Amino acid sequence: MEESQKYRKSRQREKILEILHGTKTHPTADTIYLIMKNEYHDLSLGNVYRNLNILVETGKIRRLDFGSTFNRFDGNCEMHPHFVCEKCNSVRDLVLIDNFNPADFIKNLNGKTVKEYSLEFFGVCENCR
Amino acid sequence: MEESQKYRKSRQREKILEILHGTKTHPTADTIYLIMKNEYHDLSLGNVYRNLNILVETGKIRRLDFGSTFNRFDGNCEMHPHFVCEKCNSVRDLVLIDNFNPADFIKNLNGKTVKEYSLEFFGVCENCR
DNA sequence: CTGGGTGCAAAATCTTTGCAGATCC
DNA sequence: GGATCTGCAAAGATTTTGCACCCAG
Repeated sequence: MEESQKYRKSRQREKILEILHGTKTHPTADTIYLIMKNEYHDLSLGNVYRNLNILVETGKIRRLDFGSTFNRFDGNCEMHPHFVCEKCNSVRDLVLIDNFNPADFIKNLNGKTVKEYSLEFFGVCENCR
Repeated sequence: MEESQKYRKSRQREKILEILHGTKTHPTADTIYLIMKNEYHDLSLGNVYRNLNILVETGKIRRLDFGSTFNRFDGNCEMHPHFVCEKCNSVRDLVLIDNFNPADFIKNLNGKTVKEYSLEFFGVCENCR
């Protein structure tokens, strides 16, 4: 009764989680697929997508979206901002000062209930200057 | 030499701009297409996309992206945050207090040059509570 | 006239899904 | 054994693009 009964354990799903926990590169579904393909030779991309969706649904990972045509995924579910470099397309984690709440800076939040927010920066990273 | 010589004037492109300036609903390409279809009966969706891309490129409009599978567009190019209601899917403009700069709250910006940022809130709007 | 603009249809890209067989508990 | 998981392939959804014709300057 602790864990969801909805999903069984799956070696491939755990591998995806392991990959996402072991990197800060915020890979796309396809990148994850290619990494796993070395080990799971008959892996299908559709299954990677299925498992990524399950992991997002169960709150184990986060889906990121930066205006590109594809999603990236993040094994770190804590809310944190990112920096996207327009030259090398890398995505880096940023760290906020403590107790930062962007809703404090909005004038017209009125009766809206904020559950989440996303804060993303775009520019040129230190390696690409 | 004032305006870009790259693009000629186009009635349809101007109509798109007019629609985006006249609404706060942040419509999708398809919505814009449907609105225009009343007036331009043989309009094609491809052409709406082409013109939206040109308008984004020339800085006349902004492309928005909220993790959905499709883009929305905004005629207001001033940087401003949005609120996305998870119930009615509406997208509202938010207003920041003066002189707010989110980069001031990041600990590890290091040598990165920020050109833009996006700040989006998700939750339930006042009409959907 | 010349080169951008357009509709049309096909293609491209990313993601989801139906199905039948394999696997886990 | 029954539900979940998987690969495969097809389908979906959104966006882009090649082409031939049209039109603005």
